[in-house]
Amino acid sequence: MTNSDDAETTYPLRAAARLTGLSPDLLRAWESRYGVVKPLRTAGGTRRYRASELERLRLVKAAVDAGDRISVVARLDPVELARRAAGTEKPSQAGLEPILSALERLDAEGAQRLLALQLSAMGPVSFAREFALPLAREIGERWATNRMGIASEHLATGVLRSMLGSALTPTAASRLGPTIVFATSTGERHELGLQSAALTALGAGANPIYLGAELPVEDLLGAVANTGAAVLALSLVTIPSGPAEQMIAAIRNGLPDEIRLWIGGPGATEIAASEGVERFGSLEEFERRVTLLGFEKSSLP
Amino acid sequence: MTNSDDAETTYPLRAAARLTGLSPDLLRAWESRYGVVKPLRTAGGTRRYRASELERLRLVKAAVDAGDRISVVARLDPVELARRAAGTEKPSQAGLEPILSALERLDAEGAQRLLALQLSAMGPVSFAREFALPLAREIGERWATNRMGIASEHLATGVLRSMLGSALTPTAASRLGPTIVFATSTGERHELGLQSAALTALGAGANPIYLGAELPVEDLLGAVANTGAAVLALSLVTIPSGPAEQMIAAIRNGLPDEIRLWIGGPGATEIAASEGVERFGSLEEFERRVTLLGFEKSSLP
DNA sequence: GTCATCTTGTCAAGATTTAATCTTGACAAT
DNA sequence: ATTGTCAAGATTAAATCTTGACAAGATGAC
Repeated sequence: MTNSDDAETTYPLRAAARLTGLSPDLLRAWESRYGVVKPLRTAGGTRRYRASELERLRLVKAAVDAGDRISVVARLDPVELARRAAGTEKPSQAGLEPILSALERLDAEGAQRLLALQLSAMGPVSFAREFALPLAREIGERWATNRMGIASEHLATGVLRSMLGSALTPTAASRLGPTIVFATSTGERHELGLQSAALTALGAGANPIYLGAELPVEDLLGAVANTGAAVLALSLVTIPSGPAEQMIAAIRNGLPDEIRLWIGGPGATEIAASEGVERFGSLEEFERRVTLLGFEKSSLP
Repeated sequence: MTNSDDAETTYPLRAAARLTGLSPDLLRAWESRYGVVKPLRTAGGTRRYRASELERLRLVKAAVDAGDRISVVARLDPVELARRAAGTEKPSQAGLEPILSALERLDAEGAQRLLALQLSAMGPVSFAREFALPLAREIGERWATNRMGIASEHLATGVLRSMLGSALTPTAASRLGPTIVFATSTGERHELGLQSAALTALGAGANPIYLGAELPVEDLLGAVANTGAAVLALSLVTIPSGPAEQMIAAIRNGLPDEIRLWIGGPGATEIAASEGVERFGSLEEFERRVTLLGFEKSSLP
């Protein structure tokens, strides 16, 4: 009932300007000088942009931002246009750049749109592993070298955490698999890798219980007991290996023997091996281990 | 400071209608028949409502909703009016219990399922305001009295943060609204209220940029400048009011005059009023303010 | 290399259109 | 009698229109 007429919804100039990021003046200039788009006109003569034209304008802007000249790009057909805009618009396998640029501009809507596109294309598990984590790494690097502000980093962290968190919804079926509790201990605030691991576990048929960052040791042990988990998985990123080893020893000590303790993350390979603790250098390795677990524990308490 | 002219900001009829929940026709009828308010007029004769008049209209409406007759209530002074209006509060929410119990059992799947159900039933904005926040409050209380473990609190925080974060996806249309940057400053780690506020803003037609918790002042200012935001919205929960006031002063000082600074959260009402800073005691108040923002112009000619 | 020319984004002025608002008066349901 | 809503026709305020100009950078000729 919204629009039963054949009238598709159109947008006035000011809406087109805000939606494309181009100024009203520029929209008019591009139209009259280069014929980039040809919006409908009302009886009185004011412009009305169709959604398709807004999309085209976005592409043209992307191409121009990428260095093309408006006089050249203006007449291109959508296919060629998309190709030229690819540098700035389309997330390909190597397409971290457009997202990084949106983040730098603090363009929340743009960044989320690109990330969502990627997520839907790759599926949550590979998205986490092959896209979110490299993205986080790149952001960290740029931040460390002052090429990106911490505001961009916060925006990215929040968006990624939400997207991965939503994907982490356990299904009824996943309850059938072995339960794994995911957390980091006090002092360890990096969550992204932990979320990726939990997602990987979910994809491998386990039943992840994601408790997030900075849980005191005592509560960690209590949580494992309460849930009847078979495994406690921790992530190490920032904690120095000395304190980390102490913490792990304390946990192992308080944990019943039959419950496994797994350590992942960049810091995992730097701590010393010890009895009853398994360390993982990559998510692929972790994934194989989870799959194994499913076969090991055919009978649960 | 915000408006160097001495003219207070006023609002056109449609803004008054939306903010009070009264129809434009009714506003005119009440004015001409009972003189409930007497808005300013432009040179051309159109009405311009002052904030004080909007407040009065809200009270009058509350009194009428409570059963009083408009012809009687119309002339009352604010004090008596407030007394009469005080009969209309909304019912409380049930249905927290099952979720609390799932959280206590660390039943991630059950808790998420119940929450998702609630979210889909209420929609994101009221879910945040009328469900997630009360839930968080209850959890905090139980944790403080040792009736709930911190693991449950973490689980809940993570799930809620993801759910609200996903709902916080800006749409293309939201870009049309005024841009508001949401963040907390260093030391303030509570995010839930801030997310709820951002969701409220999104629902009220603004374009929220959610930067999350603990952003240093300097980066906050940079972010506002980069995004061309009209407003910087901060949340205060745990920071003592002394340091908070210093922090706010520092931010206000570094912020251009034309950019508004809004403070919300439980701590907002405890800090001293100061030039160029607006404080909000509730999300409803915040929502009204956001809606106003869309209508604001400097003032009368 | 230098200088004229082209390209491109922005601005201003004055006319016009669209979207809101105005008043008045009517009408139906308490 | 009170009260909310609606319609008609006039008016105002805010957007948008076109045209033309201008400046900063890019391009190209010499």
